[in-house]
Amino acid sequence: MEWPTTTHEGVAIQEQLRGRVIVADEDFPLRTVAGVDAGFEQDGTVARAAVVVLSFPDLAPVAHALARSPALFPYIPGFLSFREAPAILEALAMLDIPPDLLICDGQGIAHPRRLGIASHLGVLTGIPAIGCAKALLIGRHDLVPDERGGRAALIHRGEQIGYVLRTRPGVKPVYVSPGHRVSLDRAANLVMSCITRYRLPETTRYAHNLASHGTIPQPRKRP
DNA sequence: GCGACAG
DNA sequence: ATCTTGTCGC
Repeated sequence: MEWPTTTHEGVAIQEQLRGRVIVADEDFPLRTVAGVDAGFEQDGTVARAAVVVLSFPDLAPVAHALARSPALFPYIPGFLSFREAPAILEALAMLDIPPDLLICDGQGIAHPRRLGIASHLGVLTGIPAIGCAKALLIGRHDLVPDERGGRAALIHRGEQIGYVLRTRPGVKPVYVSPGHRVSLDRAANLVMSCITRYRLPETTRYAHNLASHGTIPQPRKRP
């Protein structure tokens, strides 16, 4: 697989792959959900990608993989996948069995050319994917109800591209959008299914911890 | 031309 | 993303 060197080449690849993105509620087995994330070392020249597979809907870790590889593309809003996807694909390839669903730390179709990292990874792997970002890239939305599950449609150029979702009362919302093979509503509902007692889904939390601390935290002891 | 701008 | 201590609030 070839990766771009310039944003110009990047745009061409994104416009080419966007035609393969499927935004619809497809039928697929859902026994495992994977969180994917990336971290960096050496002044951002080396990427560390982590994938943690959880059973669904139990959300118990069942497998994981960690990959390190040189980061060849700089971080430029709108081109995140060219910086992180190479390492993430390596980590995914290390798994014995591919997960049924990917929840990525970034946007899905809520992207200028409708190909955020979740959609990009979804198309390249064929695995259903969802984008769950901590911040807005594009789009506008109304106020989000301050209650668990509260949501507001994310709109861009007159079309809905995702949901701004309040996973817990009193916290900043997350930006959820379909990556591949899932609908707008199912994307938001699935993210909520991965929420326990924190702002971010367990998938993202596990992957982030593995990528940055190299560890998989233990589930909280239930009172 | 002036802002906005995932991680 | 990453560099870093204490601090505010439930």
